[in-house]
Amino acid sequence: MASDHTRSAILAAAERLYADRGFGDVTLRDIVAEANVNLAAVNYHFGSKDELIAELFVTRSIATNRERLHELKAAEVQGGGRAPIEVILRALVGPTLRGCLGPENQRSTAARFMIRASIESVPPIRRIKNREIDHLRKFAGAMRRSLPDRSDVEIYWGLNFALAMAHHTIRESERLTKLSEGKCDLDDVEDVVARVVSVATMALTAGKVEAMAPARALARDAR
Amino acid sequence: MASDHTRSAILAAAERLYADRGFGDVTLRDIVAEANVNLAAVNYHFGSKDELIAELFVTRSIATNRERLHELKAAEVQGGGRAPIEVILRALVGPTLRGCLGPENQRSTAARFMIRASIESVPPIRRIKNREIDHLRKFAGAMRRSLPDRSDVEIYWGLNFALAMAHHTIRESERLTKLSEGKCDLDDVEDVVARVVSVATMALTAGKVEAMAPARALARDAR
DNA sequence: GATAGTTTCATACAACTGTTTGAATTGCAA
DNA sequence: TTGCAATTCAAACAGTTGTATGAAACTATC
Repeated sequence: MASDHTRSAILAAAERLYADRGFGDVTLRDIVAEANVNLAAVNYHFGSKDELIAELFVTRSIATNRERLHELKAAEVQGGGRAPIEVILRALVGPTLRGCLGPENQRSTAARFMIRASIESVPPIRRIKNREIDHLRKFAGAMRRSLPDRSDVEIYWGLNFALAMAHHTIRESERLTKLSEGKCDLDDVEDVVARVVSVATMALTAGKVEAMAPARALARDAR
Repeated sequence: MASDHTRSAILAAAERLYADRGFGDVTLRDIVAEANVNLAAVNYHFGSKDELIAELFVTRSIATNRERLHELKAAEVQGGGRAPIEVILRALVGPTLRGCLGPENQRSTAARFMIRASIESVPPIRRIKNREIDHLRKFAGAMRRSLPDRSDVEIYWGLNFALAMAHHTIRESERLTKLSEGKCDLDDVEDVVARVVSVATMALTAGKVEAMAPARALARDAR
C-alpha cells in the first residue's frame, strides 16, 4: 500500500484532463504524463482504463447522491415525514446545479468532470448510471408522500422533467448563454435552481394533464 | 457520377449501424462490410469519416428543422402573425418527439440515429449543433410575438426548458420506463408531447419567478 | 542486513484505427 | 474500337491505442 501517492496522482490528473478535454481526446499516455507517473501504473493500480474512469465517476456520484439525500432527509425530518415538494425538488436538483454551474473560473474540477460525464456518455459511466435508479426511487417516494393526491405517473413525470431541466441546462449552458446573448445569467446559480424548482413544482401541482386537452385540440386544428 | 449506388449504400449502412451500436463502436470497416463496398470508397466519396457522419446528421437535421418551421409558419399565418404559445411549443418539440419515441419496432432508423447523435456527442455533430442557434432564434421570435408581455429572459428560459424536457425524455426514455415500472407510457407519443407542451406553457405563462420567492425562503429554512 | 512483498520502470506487443496508394476495372463518348 | 475519366479494389501505411512483461528499485519485517 505504501504511499498511495501514485494512485491519487493518477486520479487527480485523469479527472483534470477529462474535465478539460473530454474522454475521447485523453489517452492513458496523456494521463501518466500529467501525473508524472509510469504508463504501467494505471493498469497496476486500477486494472484498466475503464475501471479508472468508473472509479472517478463512482466517487463523484456518491458524493452528489449523499448530498442530495442529506438535504432530503433533513427536510422530511423537519416536516414530520412530509417535506414540501419545493424542498424535495431543491434537494434533487440543487447539488448538481450548484456543482456544475456558477462562474467558470471557480467551477471545481470535480464539477467540470461531471459535466463531461453527462455530455460524453462513455460505456463505463453508462453502466454505473443505470444503477442510479434506486437512488431516484427514494426521491419518488418522498414526492409521493408530499403529494398524496397525485398518481404515480404524475410523480414520475414530474421527477423526469425536473431532472431534464437541470441536466439540460448544465449540458447546454453555453448555448443558452449564446442564444440569449447573455441575458440568461447562468452564473446566478440560485436563480437557476429557483427557476427549475418553480417549473417542476407547477408541473406537479397544477391541474392534471387531461385538463389540458383544449391545448391539444387547438394544436391539432392548427395543422 | 455514374450510379451513386455505392454512396447511398454507405450512407444507409452507416446510419443503421450508428443507430444500433453508437458512434464509438462502429468503424469504417464495419460500415463497408455492411454496405458490401470497398474500404476506400468512404474516403473517395466523403473525404473522411467525420464528413460522412456530418453529412448524415446534416441531412436529418434539416429534415427535422424544416418540419418544425413548417408547423410554426402554418400556425402563425393562421393566427395573423401571432400563434398561440402551445402551438409554437408543439411545433418546436413535436417533430423530434414523434420521430424518436413511439413503439420501438416502428421507430425509423433515422430517428434512432438522431437519438444516438443526441446521446453520444461526437465532434463533427457538435460542430453542426452549434450552428443551430439561428434556427432556435426563429422560435424565440415567434414566442415573443405570442407573449408580448414576457421579457426576453423568460422567453429564453421557457424555450430552454421545453427543449430540456423533450430531449431528456428521449435520451432517458429507457430509464424513465424502468423507474416507473412501465407506468409512464413512452409509446403514447402524443401524450408525451402534450405533457411537455403543457409544462412549458405553464413555465411561460405563470407568475414570474420572483413571485416564487416564498418557496426559495422555505428551502433556505429547511437546510 | 538479508528477505519477501510491493511498487515502479522501460520496453515491447498486438490490435485496431482512418487514410493513402496505385493498379485494375468499369462506363461512356468520340 | 479507342480513349479517357470516374470508380472500385486489394494492399499497405502510419499512427495510436490499451495492455502485458520481466527486470529493477524500493520498503518494511524479521
